[in-house]
Amino acid sequence: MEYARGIFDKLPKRNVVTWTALMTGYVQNSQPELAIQVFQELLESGTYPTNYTLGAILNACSSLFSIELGKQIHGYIIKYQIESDTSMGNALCSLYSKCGSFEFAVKAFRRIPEKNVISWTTVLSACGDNGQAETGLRFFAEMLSEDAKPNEFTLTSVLSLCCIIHALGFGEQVHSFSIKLGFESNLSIRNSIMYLYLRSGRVDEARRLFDAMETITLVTWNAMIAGYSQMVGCAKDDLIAHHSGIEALNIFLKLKRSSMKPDLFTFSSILTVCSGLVALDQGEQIHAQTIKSGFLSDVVVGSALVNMYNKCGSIEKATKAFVEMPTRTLISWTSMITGYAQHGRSLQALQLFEDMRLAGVRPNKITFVGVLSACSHAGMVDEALSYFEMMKKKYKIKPVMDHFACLIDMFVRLGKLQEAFDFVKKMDFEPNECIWSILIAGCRSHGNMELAFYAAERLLELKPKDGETYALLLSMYLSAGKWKDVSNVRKLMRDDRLGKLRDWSSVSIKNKVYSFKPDDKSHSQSADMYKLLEDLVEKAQSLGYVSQKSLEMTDEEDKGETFSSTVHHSEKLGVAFGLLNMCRGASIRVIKSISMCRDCHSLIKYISLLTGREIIIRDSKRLHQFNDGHCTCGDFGSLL
DNA sequence: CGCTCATAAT
Repeated sequence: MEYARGIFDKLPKRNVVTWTALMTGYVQNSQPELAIQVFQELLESGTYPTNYTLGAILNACSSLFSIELGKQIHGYIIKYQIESDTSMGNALCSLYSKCGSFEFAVKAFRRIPEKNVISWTTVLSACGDNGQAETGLRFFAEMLSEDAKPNEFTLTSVLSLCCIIHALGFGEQVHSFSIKLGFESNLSIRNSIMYLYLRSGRVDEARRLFDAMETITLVTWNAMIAGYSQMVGCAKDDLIAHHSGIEALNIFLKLKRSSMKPDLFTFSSILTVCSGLVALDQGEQIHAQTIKSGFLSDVVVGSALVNMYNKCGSIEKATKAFVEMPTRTLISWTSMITGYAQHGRSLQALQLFEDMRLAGVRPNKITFVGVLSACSHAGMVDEALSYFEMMKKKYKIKPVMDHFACLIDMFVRLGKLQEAFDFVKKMDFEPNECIWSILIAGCRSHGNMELAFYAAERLLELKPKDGETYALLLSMYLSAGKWKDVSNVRKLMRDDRLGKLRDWSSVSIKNKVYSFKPDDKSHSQSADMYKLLEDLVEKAQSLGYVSQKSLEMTDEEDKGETFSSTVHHSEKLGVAFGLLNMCRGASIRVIKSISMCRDCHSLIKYISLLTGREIIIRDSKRLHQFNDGHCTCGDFGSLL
């Protein structure tokens, strides 16, 4: 571009084409500010812009998210009377969409007298970018009814809309339609179809398409990895989620063995997979690869890395990665603030929040979930309430259930049960399962069973759908000896055909993942593991550990009201395996499918003290980080 | 010229 500018400056005469060429060059080289500068010079020189010139400047506005300047350009377009030009309309529609003004984008589209296929594609992707997938599908139907012929861009765009709302049926119709139009072997469309199947949970079909593709692009690999990575977060079953993560890692390894090189999309997805699997070893290896390939400087990859270290319980490494980021976005800050909050480092979380505001980054509601949970963890009532006010008044953010959950959790931790219940009454919407569960767990911890029973009844009125909620209720009624309620809850669980809660844990060491079931004896080292546990329990008892008979939550059968016959829940076996197989001093990371029970939580605190090891367990609710006999969860939350 | 598929935080 320097050369181009040099030549431009030496030109004795310039016309609008010269100016436009320079501007287009700046836009293409991601220097939109300079393009805008050139545009100002052009206007000052008295030259009339053409629709090409204005198209280039609208692009610059898009990449700067500058809707003000965009509207100004829109003014010129009207002034020069080229508003009815199709390209201008397309560019305006695209600009408004990228700047988040969906209504303006649609208006710009509607004003195009002669819509071409690009106009339709632009408005479809505008719908996708602005969370209006259903509207997008209606636009597509309208397009077909007007006999406009979609091209490959249009079809991939429609398929991505189907992805967002999991409209598999619609997507399949689009697929057969695209075959009719002769796009059967089109790579982009095949990638989109494959991704749609993955996102809709049809893994086998997706896999079949993937295996049948004779040419594969990096987008294909990335779509596959991203598809599995997303399943880690939304699969119904934890075991499926876990397998999806492992599968994503396998595909990543295959990609590495192929001749293609991973890019920023690959790295951000695969780092997220490591977060989900609490796979620190793999995560660190990938960290090294992002450095070598130069993609670490990308802000999305950097944020994914920070998040990975946070989720793996390595707060120091997360901090280092965060500090070393060349640029940070709202998401980077939020991720780090939440990381500190989850690790019980409330003051650091709040300090970082202030740094973020000083840096001029505007927090959103997720940031405030992190801030409020930091306050809650440290019992900082005044601060929490003042941040809550700040959120509503200064940032005009409407509180959502998660914010109330943090505040209620805070009162509950402090034993201020009445305040907690008062707060629930003050909320302007109905409390959900999560709120009642927090209250129940809190009331139990503070021995106020009357309030606990009250909350339990409210919870049951909501007809919860997940097994863990019922397990919490069952555990409470059982230990209180309320047999009538016990059989009622059991009946509800049967009626709703809630599957058994499957307790399993996994530990990942180097490149392998090992899983454990309760009382698992199938491992080659089982004997050593049980011996070690027995030994640790004995030593813990001498330090004051009292084994609490835990209830067998995974067992639905009415064998009277049995207390646990299980000796070892899965995470104990995972910890024992880690102790036996990981090098001295290395932290042990376990991932557990359901909430930890009180007994295991208590024992593992002792184990961390006895062995001097850091033990990190991520259960279905939160991250527990055990060090020297303490856990970062503050012994609170819904332990079964 | 303008349009597509794949990425990060609760």
